[in-house]
Amino acid sequence: MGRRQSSALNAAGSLRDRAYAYIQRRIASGDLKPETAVSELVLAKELNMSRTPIREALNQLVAEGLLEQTPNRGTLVVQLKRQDIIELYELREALEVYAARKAARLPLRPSDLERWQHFADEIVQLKTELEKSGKRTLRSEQMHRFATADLSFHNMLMRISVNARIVKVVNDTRLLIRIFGMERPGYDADTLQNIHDQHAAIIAAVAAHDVELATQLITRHIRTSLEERLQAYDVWEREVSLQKSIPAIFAPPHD
Amino acid sequence: MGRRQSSALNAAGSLRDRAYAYIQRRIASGDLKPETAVSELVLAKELNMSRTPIREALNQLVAEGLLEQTPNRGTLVVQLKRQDIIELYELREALEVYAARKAARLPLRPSDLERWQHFADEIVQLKTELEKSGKRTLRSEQMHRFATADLSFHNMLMRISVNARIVKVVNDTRLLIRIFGMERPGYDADTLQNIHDQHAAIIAAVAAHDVELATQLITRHIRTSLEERLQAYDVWEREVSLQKSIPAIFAPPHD
DNA sequence: TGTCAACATGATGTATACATATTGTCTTTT
DNA sequence: AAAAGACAATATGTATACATCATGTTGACA
Repeated sequence: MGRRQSSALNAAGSLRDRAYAYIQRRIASGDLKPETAVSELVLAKELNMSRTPIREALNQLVAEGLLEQTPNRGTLVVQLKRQDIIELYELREALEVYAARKAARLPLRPSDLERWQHFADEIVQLKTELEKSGKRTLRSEQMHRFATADLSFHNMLMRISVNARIVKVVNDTRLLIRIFGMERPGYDADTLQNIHDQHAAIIAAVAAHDVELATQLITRHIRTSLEERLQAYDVWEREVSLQKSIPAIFAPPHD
Repeated sequence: MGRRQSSALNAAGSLRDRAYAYIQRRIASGDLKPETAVSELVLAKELNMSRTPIREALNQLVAEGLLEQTPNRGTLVVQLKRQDIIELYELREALEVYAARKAARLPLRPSDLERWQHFADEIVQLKTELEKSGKRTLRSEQMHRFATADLSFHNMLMRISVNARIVKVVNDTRLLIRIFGMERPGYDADTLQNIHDQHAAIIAAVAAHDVELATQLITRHIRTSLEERLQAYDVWEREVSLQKSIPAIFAPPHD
């Protein structure tokens, strides 16, 4: 033990990549909560590898903004504050508005348009499912499907405007929001319809080469999304502050 | 030798930071040219440290886009292509336009305005110096001062719009352009005046809260800059292709 | 009982040894 | 002489040992 486990079924190529995927998954799943310290040694033991690949994975996660490091002390999972959420959405707004304007000026390939429309329609399908199920809101697994469809829609917009660097920045931004955004409540049918309508309107404006309309629509879409996130954040923050104050009152002085 | 050199005059804190600064400087100075392979071992010997801090510095530079890595092969200094330059400027345009629009909507503190104006005026001062010197174009050292003043101007715009993340992305982008942008010829008096006028107009528009005018001006400013870079790039590319073809004709078949 | 120094502990930073993969070269073979 | 294969050189990937720093605990002393 200790040596390399020969060459069994190594899903991902390098240990570093495996470590990266593992840690990111732990963070995304909420297993590693914000403000939690992550130790190289502990992770190394968990994954049965040395500190080196762990260390490199952590460095990458720091570069991507998921972790924070204080020299000679420790590595913490970041805790997004209200202002961070605002800044991330502003960054997205700046880039997606630019992409929409550019896309609206470009000739649009029918195949691209078709795929784009498809991503928007998936949301309607979710709504239909929801109504048939008789429930009022989407379950967690369905919310995940929604997130995927939503991501695909926005990614398609970026792909049309063919700028790999912008796509990368937006994706990094979305990753941060997705991981650290507070749990949203499951959407109801009206919300889904609303989002689909916004997406459809954006597609139509871009297809019609109406630059100003597309700008207006995508701006409003993103700002609505921001408002929703902030609302979830405020609810969460209120809960946290309650949890912090109640035990201090009812708990025994010491133990 | 081999052990750590106790604790002499270590300018930067960690070896990793020293390595990072060293490598970046070598790249920025043109010492390490694009497409050049950089070896961990060689750098480690040059800096009299082990491969570990070098490796971490290289990883960071890869994350920032200055280096490219191919697994199990080597690490190369990137070579920006024409499309890369376009994409980088588009990214800047998206973000700076957003920043300008936001800044134009915000109340502007007089002290900020004053500093901003100051950065713009430094360019005029360079022009005055140039005219007094009797030369036609700026020397290399003066071009460096120009670059600093220009950077300060744009940074100020970003600072006013108070979004740390956007500032970071723009700065990373500018770093790439500055390092890998082909050498620009020294500016002449007219060019300096022109740039100053554009900066001054942008300040005025933002100060007057004229969102649309500010948008138009900053857009044009950045696109002009892009055109200039592309022109320099095309000249450089033509030279390179000449240098590649001439020796092949006149050089002896082998040696 | 309060304070402070010594120290145990566990973190990161760095050095180094070893494993493995790739490439160019040199030899061998045809 | 050309092609193929062995092999040296060198690259990165990983493991591990050691150094250093920060912190919380313990225990002696005022």
